[in-house]
Amino acid sequence: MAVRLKDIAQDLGLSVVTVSKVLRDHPDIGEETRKRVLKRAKELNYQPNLAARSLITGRTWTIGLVVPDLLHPFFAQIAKELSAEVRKKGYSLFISSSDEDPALEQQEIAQLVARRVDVLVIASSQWTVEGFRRIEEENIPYILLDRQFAGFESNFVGVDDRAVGLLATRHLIEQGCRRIAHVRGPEISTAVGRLEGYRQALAGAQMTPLPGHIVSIGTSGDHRGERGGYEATVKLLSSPQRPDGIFCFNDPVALGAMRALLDAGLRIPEDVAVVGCGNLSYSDFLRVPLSSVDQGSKKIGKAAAAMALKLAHNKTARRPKKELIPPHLVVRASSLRAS
Amino acid sequence: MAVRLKDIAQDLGLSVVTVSKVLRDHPDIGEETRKRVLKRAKELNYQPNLAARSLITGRTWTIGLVVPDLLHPFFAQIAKELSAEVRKKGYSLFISSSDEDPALEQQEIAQLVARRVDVLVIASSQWTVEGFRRIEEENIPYILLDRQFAGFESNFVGVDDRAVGLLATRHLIEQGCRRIAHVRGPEISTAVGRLEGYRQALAGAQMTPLPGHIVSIGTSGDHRGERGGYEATVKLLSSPQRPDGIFCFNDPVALGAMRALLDAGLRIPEDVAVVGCGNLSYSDFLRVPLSSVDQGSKKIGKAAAAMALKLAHNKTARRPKKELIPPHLVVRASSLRAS
DNA sequence: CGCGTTACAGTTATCGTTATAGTAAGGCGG
DNA sequence: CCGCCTTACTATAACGATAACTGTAACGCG
Repeated sequence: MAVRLKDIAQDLGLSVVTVSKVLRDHPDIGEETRKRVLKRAKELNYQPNLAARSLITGRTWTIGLVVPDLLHPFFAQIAKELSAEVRKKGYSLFISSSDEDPALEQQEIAQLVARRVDVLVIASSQWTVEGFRRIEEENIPYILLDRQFAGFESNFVGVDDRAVGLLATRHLIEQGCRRIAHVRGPEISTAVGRLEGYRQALAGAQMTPLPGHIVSIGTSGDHRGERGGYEATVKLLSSPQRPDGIFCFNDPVALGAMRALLDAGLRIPEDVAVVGCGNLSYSDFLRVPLSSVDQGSKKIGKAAAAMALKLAHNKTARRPKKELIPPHLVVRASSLRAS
Repeated sequence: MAVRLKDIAQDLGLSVVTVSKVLRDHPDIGEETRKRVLKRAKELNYQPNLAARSLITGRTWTIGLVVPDLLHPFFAQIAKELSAEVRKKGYSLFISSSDEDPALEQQEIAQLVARRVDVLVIASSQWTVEGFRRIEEENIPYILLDRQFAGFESNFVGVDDRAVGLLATRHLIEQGCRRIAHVRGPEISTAVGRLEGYRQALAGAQMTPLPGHIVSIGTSGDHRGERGGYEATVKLLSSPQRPDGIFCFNDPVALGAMRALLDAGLRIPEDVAVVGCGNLSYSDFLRVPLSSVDQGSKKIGKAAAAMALKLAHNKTARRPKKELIPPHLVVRASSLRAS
């Protein structure tokens, strides 16, 4: 069925090893022989059996990616970029989506570890770091994506979340907002970082969050956060001092927030300005186009790919490296007040 | 480093083969031995080396998926569903995104073929079927997704595109539209099918497309179709008989169309009703929420997974099977006229 | 002329698993 | 007691490639 080294060798009256050497550009092969082998290999459309190669080299030329939700454009973008980048170097990418379920995530990691992927890239929805120790035991290098763990050393690529909060909040201040609220996300590093940035920006302007102006999206079934954003905003509006600006953890939350504001008869951005994070496509087509902090998911994907390729080649473990991508703000109507 | 069968065998004073048999639930093993092996395997957290297993069985327990654009929610949804379904049966999924580039797609297919995936699932952006013959030569079963090729027999899973066109157009007719235009997509089966459905629905109501009322989105750099939808609609509006309803090839095209309509000072749906296809998330948050035909991407993913698993097990080639998922219409404001 | 070097190719062992065939021990009927 | 089946396990040879080593000419140099 499939062509093997043996077939080429027999055709040309050479040994298997000689053919193998030619195809791997080994030096000690004569010009004549090399040409004959290459010609025949091409004719037969020879493709090496990667299972056999992996068996002896111990490398699989595969990389594993685990994300919480492939449907989320942020992760889809990263997956796409990562796949394209590593493909250029001959790697293929296993992708799996954990549905934000830590147990499922563990299973998928175990499966990829069993496949001996050369590198694992994980945007984890884990609460603890215990699972990562297991990967370390198997000596498989891995990279955490987007979400970090406090006090845990590891390779990491993600956006600078503090800068996200800073950018968004400073922008609202510049637009003249004086009572800026924050709808924060769950207890993961991204939400914590953005909250810190928010506080820092306020502090930089001699401001402080008003009581009740930091609300959290619940853990309602809707994991994208639209409903959470809606409900959190309803809560915000019942606060004694109504906010005139809201920085939302992400875009779906911001969409929910905007719906709540419009439902309450408020104008965006005149009464309340809104900024989200993620810069989802279609933001231009919304009822009120949404200002948003772009996380540079393409850059994150490229950076993760570069780091993964480096790890795949340096089998010797190095000190973990962190790479923070600077975010940038995309201003649209939802936060643009007449000056 | 990693635990091998040999390690377990030596620990228990058994042969490698016996251990292997236990772990594969082979019948001719004594109860006592079986227990001891399972216990030790668990203790050592044994994971079989899949490369070695593949080498001898010829199966890799992997499935390859190639899509034109992973960022497109339709394909992301399918990828996610496919991954989840096949993972349950112990398969892992290679995913790659071809960027709508036929040459790149060929490369990615070649790479997956070289990896001897058990099944290939392809949403192709190819113009010819030549590439698929190569896959057949390698005896790898494959499934076409979403896009078919006229006169070419193959396994296929996708939406019933004629039904898409029928549903959307009949709905516009029911809403009282009398001059229904269609912004069609490129020369691929999905666009052709939807166009046929559109014509059929009109014919069923003794109507016929007015001259100039079928326009095509160009092949502008923007492959999502927003710009194409905008420009096509501008063209439509200059037609002597202005349409009062537009069925758009997909949602991005519809977004472009709606922007063009609003820019021209027209009201949606009072002056012109709009229906798209794809039912993207966030449709609820648009300036005018968009009516859309849902393609049932989840069902497509599940159906593709089921078919792939079947193909992976029946090594004997069968007659190609086609599976058409029925679409359904989601009515929102963009097409809902007061009755 | 002998020795080392270079160019080229082949031999052998190995990766971890499974397919195939085989064997020892015990039971059972005749 | 013999032959013949079961039961439970083992020995050996693959699978297709690569790593590490071994030969063998031919050639240059002192």
